[in-house]
Amino acid sequence: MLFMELVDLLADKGKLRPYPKGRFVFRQGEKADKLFLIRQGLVKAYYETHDGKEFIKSFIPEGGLIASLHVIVADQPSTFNVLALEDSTILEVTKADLDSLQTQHPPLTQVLYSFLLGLAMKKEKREYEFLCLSADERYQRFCDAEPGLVARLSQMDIARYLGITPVALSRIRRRRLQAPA
Amino acid sequence: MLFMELVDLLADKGKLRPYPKGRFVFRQGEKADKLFLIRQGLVKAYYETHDGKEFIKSFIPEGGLIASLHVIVADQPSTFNVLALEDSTILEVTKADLDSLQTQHPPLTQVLYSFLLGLAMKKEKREYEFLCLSADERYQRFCDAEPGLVARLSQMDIARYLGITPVALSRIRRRRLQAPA
DNA sequence: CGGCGTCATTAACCCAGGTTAATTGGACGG
DNA sequence: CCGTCCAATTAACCTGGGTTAATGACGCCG
Repeated sequence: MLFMELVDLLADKGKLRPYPKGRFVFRQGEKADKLFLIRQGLVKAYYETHDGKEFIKSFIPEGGLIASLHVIVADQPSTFNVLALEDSTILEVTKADLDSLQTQHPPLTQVLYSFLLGLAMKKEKREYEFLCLSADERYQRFCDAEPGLVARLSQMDIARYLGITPVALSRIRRRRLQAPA
Repeated sequence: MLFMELVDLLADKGKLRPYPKGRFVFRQGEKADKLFLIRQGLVKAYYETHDGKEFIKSFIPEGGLIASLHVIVADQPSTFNVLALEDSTILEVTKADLDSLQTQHPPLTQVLYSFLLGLAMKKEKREYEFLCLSADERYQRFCDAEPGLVARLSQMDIARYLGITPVALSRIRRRRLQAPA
């Protein structure tokens, strides 16, 4: 399985670090040229606007992998924050270590390729949901697709992931309770 | 340059086909297990709902590359249509030919990796725009980023790409003309 | 125990965008 | 030159979601 391969390969190269709830993994504007493998816990990746508004890109639970493409590909600062929502432990591998591992261990390329493919597909799915679905439908789908995740999140964070305000989400939930038989 | 490498490699393996304006390259629900390289012209990739509404994923002009990830990765039918907006000529390579080329010619893997990386970044950008920006801001950005493309498109298609109706886009354009000095 | 901060809900009001439909204006073919 | 068709605009009306603010419901801590 993909995750275990990576873990085995990276376990000694990388550092395993604890992130208590509320700590940033990296911040918008920083160059975090590392790969982060979430071993335990839960983090959120989100954009923050100049006027303090928050828009959540994704939640990454244990088993997930994060990297800032802008940093990896062009040495540009990250465009988003990553914050621990629960006490988490994260395996960190620098891009340099990753590159050296990759030459020693060609199959790793295939693993990274798969990761990228998975990322592209996830983002396509999200594009579809924003283009074609109402906030209501996006909420239903999210609950169906990720019930375990939903249980661990605040309504605020769910709303900001769906692209609406907590107030609007609350209205949607109420409609949901009243309508069905 | 990426595109030329691919073209050179694929030119004899693939078939160069003309698509007159209005012809489908492939359709939602079909398995189009090919790579399509747009040599000339312009196509749009879009979702079509059961009730006939259209939501545009992207426009691909000459130089662009299209594939349905669902087909490539999991042999699932494509989730979207691709339609020629102008008379176009497209180089088509089957997945089988691509695989054989890839073993003969390892650097091709790097090219495909770059393509995937570019795709993931484009989709992240689009996610950002839907999450954080108003329709108005999305329109401004699209005009600034792709002036050449905007000139070749109908208002209808631009609107459906931005996730709004042509009526709403028309209002935005009017505001634009009235407001600035 | 009481005060405080935080999150969820609700209400009231506003606005952007959807919907429907009428109008305009080319482009095209007879 | 005159219909026809279709894209674009405009108007009128409606609705979903934003904004602000008030109210509960907890949980925490002094």
